[in-house]
Amino acid sequence: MDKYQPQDFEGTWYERWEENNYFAPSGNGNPFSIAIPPPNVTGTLHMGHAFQHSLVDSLIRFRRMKGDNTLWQMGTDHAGIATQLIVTEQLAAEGIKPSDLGREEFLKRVWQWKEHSGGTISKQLRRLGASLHWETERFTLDDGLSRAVLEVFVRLHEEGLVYRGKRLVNWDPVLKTSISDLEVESEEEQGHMWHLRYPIAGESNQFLVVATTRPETMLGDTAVAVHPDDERYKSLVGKEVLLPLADRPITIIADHYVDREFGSGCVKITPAHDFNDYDMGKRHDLPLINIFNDDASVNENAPAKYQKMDRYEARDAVIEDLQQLGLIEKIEDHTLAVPRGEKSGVVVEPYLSDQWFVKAGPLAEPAIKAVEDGEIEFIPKNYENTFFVWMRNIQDWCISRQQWWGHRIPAWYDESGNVYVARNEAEAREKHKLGNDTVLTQDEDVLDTWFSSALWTFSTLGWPDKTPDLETFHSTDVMVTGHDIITFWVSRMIMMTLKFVGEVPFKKVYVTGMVTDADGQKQSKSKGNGLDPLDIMDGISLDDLVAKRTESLLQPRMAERIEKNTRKEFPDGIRAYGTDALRFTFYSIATRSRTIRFDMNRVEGYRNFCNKLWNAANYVFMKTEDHDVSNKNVAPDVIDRWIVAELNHTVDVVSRAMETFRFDIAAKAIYEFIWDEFCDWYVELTKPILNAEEINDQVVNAKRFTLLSTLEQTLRLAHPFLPFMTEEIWQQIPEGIRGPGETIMQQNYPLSDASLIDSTASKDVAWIKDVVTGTRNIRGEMDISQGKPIPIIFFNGSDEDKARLEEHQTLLEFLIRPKSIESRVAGDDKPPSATHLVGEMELLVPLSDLINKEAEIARLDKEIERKEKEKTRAESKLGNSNFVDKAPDNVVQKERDKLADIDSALEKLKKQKAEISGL
RNA sequence: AGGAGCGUAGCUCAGCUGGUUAGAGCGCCGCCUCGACAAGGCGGAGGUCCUCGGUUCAAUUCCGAGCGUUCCUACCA
Repeated sequence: MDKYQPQDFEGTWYERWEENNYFAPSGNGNPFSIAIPPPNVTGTLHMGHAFQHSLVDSLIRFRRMKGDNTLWQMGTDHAGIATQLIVTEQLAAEGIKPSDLGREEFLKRVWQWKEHSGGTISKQLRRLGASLHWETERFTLDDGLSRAVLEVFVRLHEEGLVYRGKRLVNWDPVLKTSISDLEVESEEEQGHMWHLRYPIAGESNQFLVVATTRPETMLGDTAVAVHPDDERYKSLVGKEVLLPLADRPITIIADHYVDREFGSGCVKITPAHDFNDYDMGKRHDLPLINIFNDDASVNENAPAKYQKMDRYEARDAVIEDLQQLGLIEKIEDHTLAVPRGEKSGVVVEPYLSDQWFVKAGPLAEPAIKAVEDGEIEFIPKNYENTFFVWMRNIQDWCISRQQWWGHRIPAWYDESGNVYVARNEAEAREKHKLGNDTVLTQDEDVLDTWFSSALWTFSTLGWPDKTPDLETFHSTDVMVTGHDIITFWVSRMIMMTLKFVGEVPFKKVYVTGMVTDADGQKQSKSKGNGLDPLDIMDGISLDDLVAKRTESLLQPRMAERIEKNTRKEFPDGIRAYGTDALRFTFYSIATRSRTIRFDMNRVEGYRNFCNKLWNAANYVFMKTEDHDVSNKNVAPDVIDRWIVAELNHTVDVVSRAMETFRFDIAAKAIYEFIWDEFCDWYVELTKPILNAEEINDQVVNAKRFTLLSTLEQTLRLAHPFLPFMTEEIWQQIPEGIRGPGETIMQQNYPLSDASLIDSTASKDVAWIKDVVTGTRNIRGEMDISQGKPIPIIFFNGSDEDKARLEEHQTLLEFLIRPKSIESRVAGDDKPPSATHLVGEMELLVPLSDLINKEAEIARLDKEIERKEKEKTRAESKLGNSNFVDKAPDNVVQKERDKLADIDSALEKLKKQKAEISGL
């Protein structure tokens, strides 16, 4: 075998798996299904995706090997706003506006774009090794899913759960569409607080002072509010102020919403441009004056002077004019949370418009109940609170978007503006008995992408038809997703699926932590701290990484800082670590923590681990090639029985960890078994036998058999986590050991077997390890190199110790490289020595010019001190009558045994020290 | 403001239903080119488990308060 170079085999194995259709459900066994959270067609794989999909792939591969009928359903969503934005930008580069093309032509362009560029994410998923069922891949805008969307919309409308209304919604003035609350991100920014004087009508030189962070909205004010119990203003309630610039009288109202302590205690009320004011406007029946066009320029409802100005131009003009009039009391610096559209980054405007909504309340109730009753279980459980809080305060969901790319709303209007909802125009006419003379035009808007995503688990399986797939694979078993998606998507899937399928979309929701950069910062394009998982698998030069992070930034001024940070963090770029190493890193960091700092050092560590396994396999093949590796019914020796038991134990730990989604525990168990037990001990322990020629072939072949079969089982055990290298190595295992299968993917997962537990073997090996480590410790601390042979005396050992020495002498000689090993008993000559205790037995390395007397005394002192500390603790516990009376007997007994052991050890150590000191 | 999480070795993190000599990886310090592996081997150092209380025979672990930190939700105009 060559050096470990993952890029040599990772790509080709994936192709072969896919060509051979290994990802398809087997058709046998218990159904186990997971629906992929649909990535955007526009999207590229980020670290969060790579993380989550790695976890899912291990679950899927684990279950497939367990014999389940396994489906990992692939699909993407159309990402309405994001995709339309990208294509619009491309057209802009050609000097074309979407309106030049018209709806039909524009959509053709989007589809073209999707065919050409939509596949990035699929390539990345393949590179990650994701064993998705590609053959049934779905897309939210394909015919089947569109049919499901229509069906759901129409049925909800028939039940009054979808309605149309004029409401204040979050409006993106660049994209010119409504967006949902969840697509708005508020960040604190520096701004100002302007204190404005509003003249009181009929009272010269009397003013009410209002404070605002958005002075331009004053043009749409329809009231000023004070607290009803505020003595300062009580007498003014019901009177009017004269709104400056607009020269309109507006009333002074009283409302408990007003905070008397804040600012002047007076608030300007602009019901058409603020959510709180909107509510207050409803309570007081205030008029709504909308002063903006859909691009946030000032409209004809404002004084002529400001019309057509952009909102920020208007702000400057308003301030200047008020200043001229002496109506600015003061201007203060102020930090405020500015809401920005997630996609465009522009400040979002509360905007009055006609929209479609889902009435969420009635749908939420069964969803809450499903989680309360445990039909759906969140892991970790505390995320259920997030879900409950959101669901119990759920607001109606604005589902219409003023876009072209998406599911067009199935509603038609006649010339008088009456609305007809149906699956198509013909049905609308039939349903409402409309003749052909009635002109119908379809609603121009499309549905929120999440509306179609909410139907994901069942629409992908063929609903509304009752397909065999739907029957077999729904409800799905697990949904793996980030906590930020619980409200967006998870909750909506639960609502819609219960409503239309009558069962939960999934039985378990595994909520992953969020992958951040090394400083705990959320990774984002704008911060330039994001990592592309492909760059970790395939490597990237520093310059390319810098270029990638600084291209097409929304805020180009960040480029310099991003470059500096990148050059500092990755001075040599990123090396190609391979998929297996990256995946193993993901499993290892998949703890219950909410944020997960991604540390490149760990990837390197796990790449080294892959290298270790690779080289161990190399050793196994070297030692077994061209030999008869059949078992020949020779009983395995104690070392072989030990490694089999260790492997068995690991299988047990890993299997249990997978049942509880503890990927970190599974990864740790595999890592420790392979490196600490198999490589560090077992492989070493095979060497004296496999290197020695005089031992009879049967024994050697038994050893070869265990070596190979243990490796083979280990590969199967690790395959869900390290899919590529395990396949590559497994293919080289002789068929006599691995069986005739074509791929490790379809082999059985190892089962743990209690009968393989072997306490004799584990005690024997523990003894060997103790003897070897003790000697190495003396060597290490005395700076005696491995090459220099030293004499060893086993002093005063039990019969068992003697038997073990006899049985394992060859092994010990190989591992310790002594000049000699001999057993002596009390009464025999006992030279002054460096000492290590193995239970009751003393392991002695006689003093010589190699061993420094002072160094040995220091070593003994350290050990004595350690034991004394333990002794003190044990004694104080046992000296406490409460402990002895109240603690369980086994705990007390354990403490007594411990104390006895310490005492015996201390006695020997002190005696040794005295003997040496006396020299 | 409300809610949630986190605080364990220099760094990144495990430690389940209380009893362990409190662990791992990386980093650090010694030694080692011995035929699987220097992307390695062997040995070692390093911790008031944030602070203060409480429950308990016993607290890193359970409870309360405080400090620090992160996130979510709602925002006072």
